[in-house]
Amino acid sequence: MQLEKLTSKRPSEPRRGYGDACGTAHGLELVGDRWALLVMRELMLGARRFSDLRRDLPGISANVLKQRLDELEARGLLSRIRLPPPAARDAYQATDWGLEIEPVLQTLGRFAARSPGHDPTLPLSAVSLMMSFRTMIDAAKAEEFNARIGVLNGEDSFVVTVRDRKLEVERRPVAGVDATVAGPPEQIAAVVYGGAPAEGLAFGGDEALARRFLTLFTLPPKVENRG
Amino acid sequence: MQLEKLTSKRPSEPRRGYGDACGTAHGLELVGDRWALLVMRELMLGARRFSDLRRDLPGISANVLKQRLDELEARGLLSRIRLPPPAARDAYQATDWGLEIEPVLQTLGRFAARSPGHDPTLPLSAVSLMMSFRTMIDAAKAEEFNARIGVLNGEDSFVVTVRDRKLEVERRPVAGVDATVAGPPEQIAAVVYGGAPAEGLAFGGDEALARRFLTLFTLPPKVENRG
DNA sequence: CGGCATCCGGGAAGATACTG
DNA sequence: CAGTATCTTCCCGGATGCCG
Repeated sequence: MQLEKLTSKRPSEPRRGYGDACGTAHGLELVGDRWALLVMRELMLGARRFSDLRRDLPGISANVLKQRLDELEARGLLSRIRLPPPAARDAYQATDWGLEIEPVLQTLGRFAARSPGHDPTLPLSAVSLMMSFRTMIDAAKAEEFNARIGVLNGEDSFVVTVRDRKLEVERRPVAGVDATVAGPPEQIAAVVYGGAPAEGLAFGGDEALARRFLTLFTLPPKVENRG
Repeated sequence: MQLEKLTSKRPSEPRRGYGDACGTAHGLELVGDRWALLVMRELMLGARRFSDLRRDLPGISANVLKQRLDELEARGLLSRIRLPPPAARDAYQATDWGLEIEPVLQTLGRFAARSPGHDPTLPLSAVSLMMSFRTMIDAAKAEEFNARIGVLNGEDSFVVTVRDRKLEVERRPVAGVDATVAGPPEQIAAVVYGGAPAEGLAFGGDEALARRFLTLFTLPPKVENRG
């Protein structure tokens, strides 16, 4: 019977919402789709191009990425921008409101870091490493540490400023820093969080300072096997 | 050709993980499935039975609920318990670690409360209302407020204690409270967050106190239409 | 009747190949 | 490089039925 199903949007709507006035439920409608939160994560330190996102989100397919970007744009969490003329290509950037998702990333990451099932040997994007620094900075250990460290991950470079027990990250060329550390994100993470020897990393400037920087972070304790 | 697909777990694994060492990504593997976070929300104030969850999660189907419960149990976020003999039936309760998901619910809810697309007229579970109290308590407004309020939502009853600008919630029969307020969660929310008149609610004990209690909460401001 | 197990249809996610 | 087109696989949601 009913032929009237072509233009009807209803059949796709029941999938969408939770029909729940709770703010958390609405949050899931905004960023609860698969990959959505990780796309937002990659935008936390500045605009990124389509290919950047594909590279740093291991396993996402082009059509799903496009779909997430369109949805997140429609919901107001990111906007499409045109990069300055030299490289006239589109990029995606979090809106002011979109940037406010960061505490969600942090609390979720902190919660999951306690999981016995967490596998730290998987690939790690440069942004993820920087975000983990922001999340896991140990105020006690950073007490007497004031410095500006450059971090180089392949093509990505960041400047991390630690001052007054707080940590800031900027995505920009390394300049005016006290020391630098270079290496793949996975390897730096292995040193910082896994206690691996720092010998595989490349240092510049005040090497002792850079090595000390790598000790400022503490993971929350794992849950015991019977929680 | 390949008949060997029965015991193979490979076809379901690529869907599962994100192949990403980032804690946030692992968090999504833990609670990123549809409904999972809302199931955890319903357990934040104590154990619940299968039918309770079905009732308070509008629209979830029995098989999906069962699947989520099994997965969350396997991941260590909740455990199955047997209720005391009088009502010898199973119930589900968050583990100690599972309870730590609350900050994620709060930050996500606070983020989403700023969304222009949030519809506060949808159904609201009793637990959601209590969680919103915990999240949206306004320290400034609660400055001089110290009291114990009973909240009755149909079959559910809670005791909310406000002291020293902090708020605690217990799921238990109303006893030893200074005042009570009764009504459907949606209606209480409309009064607290929507400025609706409190005339539809039923009060007990010190009514003025209960009415003042309903003014202690503040939603974050909405984002403007162009963020 | 509450707590599930099973079957089915539709739609979202994933892989691959192709195009401007 | 930034998508689009197509096809396959899998998950979600609804209905039904078993079973204590």
